[in-house]
Amino acid sequence: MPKILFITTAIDYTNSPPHVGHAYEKVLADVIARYHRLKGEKVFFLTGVDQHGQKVQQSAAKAGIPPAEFVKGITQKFIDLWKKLDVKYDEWAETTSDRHKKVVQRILQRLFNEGEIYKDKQAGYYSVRQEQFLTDKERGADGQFGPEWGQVEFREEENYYFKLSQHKDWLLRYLDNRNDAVIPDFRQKELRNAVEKLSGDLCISRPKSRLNWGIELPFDKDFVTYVWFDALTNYISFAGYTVREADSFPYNSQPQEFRDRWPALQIIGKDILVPAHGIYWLIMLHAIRFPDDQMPQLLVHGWWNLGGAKMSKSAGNIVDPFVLADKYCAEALRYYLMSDIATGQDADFSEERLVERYNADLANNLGNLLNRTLNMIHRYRQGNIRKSAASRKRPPDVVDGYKQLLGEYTAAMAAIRPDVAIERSLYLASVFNGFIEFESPWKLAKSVTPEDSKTLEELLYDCADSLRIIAILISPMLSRAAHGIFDQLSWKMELSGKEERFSLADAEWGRLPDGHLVGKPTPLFPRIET
RNA sequence: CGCGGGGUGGAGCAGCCUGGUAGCUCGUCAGGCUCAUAACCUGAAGGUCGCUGGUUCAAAUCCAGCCCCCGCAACCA
Repeated sequence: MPKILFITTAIDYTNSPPHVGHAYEKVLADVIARYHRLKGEKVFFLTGVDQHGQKVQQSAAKAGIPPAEFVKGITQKFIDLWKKLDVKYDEWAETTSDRHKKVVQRILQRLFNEGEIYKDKQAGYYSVRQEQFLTDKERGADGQFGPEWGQVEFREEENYYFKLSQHKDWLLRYLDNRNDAVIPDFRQKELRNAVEKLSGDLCISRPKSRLNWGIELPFDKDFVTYVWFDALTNYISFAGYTVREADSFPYNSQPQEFRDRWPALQIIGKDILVPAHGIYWLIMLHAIRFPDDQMPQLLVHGWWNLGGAKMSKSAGNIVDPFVLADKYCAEALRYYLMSDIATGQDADFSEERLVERYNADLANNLGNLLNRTLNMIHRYRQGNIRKSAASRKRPPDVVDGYKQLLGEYTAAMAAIRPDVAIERSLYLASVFNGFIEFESPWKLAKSVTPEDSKTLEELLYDCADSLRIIAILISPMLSRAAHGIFDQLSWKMELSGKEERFSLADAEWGRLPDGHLVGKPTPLFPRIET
């Protein structure tokens, strides 16, 4: 039974168009997915959009169009962005789809039948403008609610609640028994601390009078389910999870399709670990009988800040990924997002920095190596490379150190550190740029001795071969660039544009055949002049 | 005593879990090369790794205390 690596991302809220933070998460997921495919593994990559809820309803009303139509427009922007950025997913989650609604409703019905969901009355101060109940935290220094809440009234409202707190002990035990439930480590610690403080149950409904853009509760037509069971459930509903009967669904009776995929590696931002994914989601899964060894692993990434400040809609300092991709190119944006942040940590987003890294690493180092290599092969050998039995001219670094370098690369990818993997890959280019300098092929070309001639051929071969290997290594992060390198090497042309063109198993020296004719050089990464 | 993150040459960062010559990119200075996208290569200057104490043969790394910065309602990765 082939096991499939299942990768999910948070589904994005269709209240406003994507910003660079959305792009980061999806590109990260895409890189992980591509890397595993590069290793020959099967991958199921799910991403999508969260389309229900209060904000969408409000924004749609403001725009004067039905929510379904409003959501369609924003959804398209996300789809367009993933296409532009080469984010290649296997399944697309839209929470308004029938497939999803059905799973959500059946899960709710079952939990209701089992007594895990109950109805209760909430009384308190309610902000009409913000459409939410206020707590003491919202009170100002004078004990009153500030003007930002508008009209505040006392209100009683009935809602449905999920018995969250009764699973608290289970969650603590689970976290104690598994030290990689959340990565990085410090996030698991943070979650553990938060769970300790958990008390009270989870309100999972809204009366339709207040919110109707959502999934109706199967056991009460006057309510829709509020965010949690709707949005979080996407991770299983779009992966083949099935509830055949409303009152019974042991994990083992799940379709093979689902069980081959699950559990997932779930990539989320640091803001939605606590409480949404780390508490609500894990407890929801436990409540519907997912065994402990079938709990997903949560990979929590950091944020791109802007000038040290949080990027947010209200601050108006969001960075538009469409603009960046158009201005520089998708590869430049992907490269920056993957190379200039340590997974899990925050980083500062800066266009200057993007340009700087692109020019230094891609244009000057890698792009230039490709260009000068192909140019010399054409100039000195009419485009043909010669493979000799024993190539002794490779830089010692590469002969002795390649295995280690490849090991560091795979370790970095396994640890989800694309920044390190990229650095290791491009280090090869740097070594060869230095090697070319050291061997001075332009001098060898002028020499008439057979020895120099042979040295030159070996050098040119190894440079071309290094480019082939580098292309494979960077292909998860920079797919288009990797294709560009292969195209210019005129290598595996029959697979041009296809992901199968690259395989980690080919990342070994000497795979280019004797007499191979390489293509003409064209600057792959034109320098960005500012 | 809330929770968590961070403080490393001029700038931005990695390293810390699994102690052992402080690494990367940019910038600066001085050379070199010319195949190449004014790209490339070599060398140099520049850091008592926030502070104090402890453990150790050895601490950026482990432990304790302290100082400073950031995030923790909602929008939001």
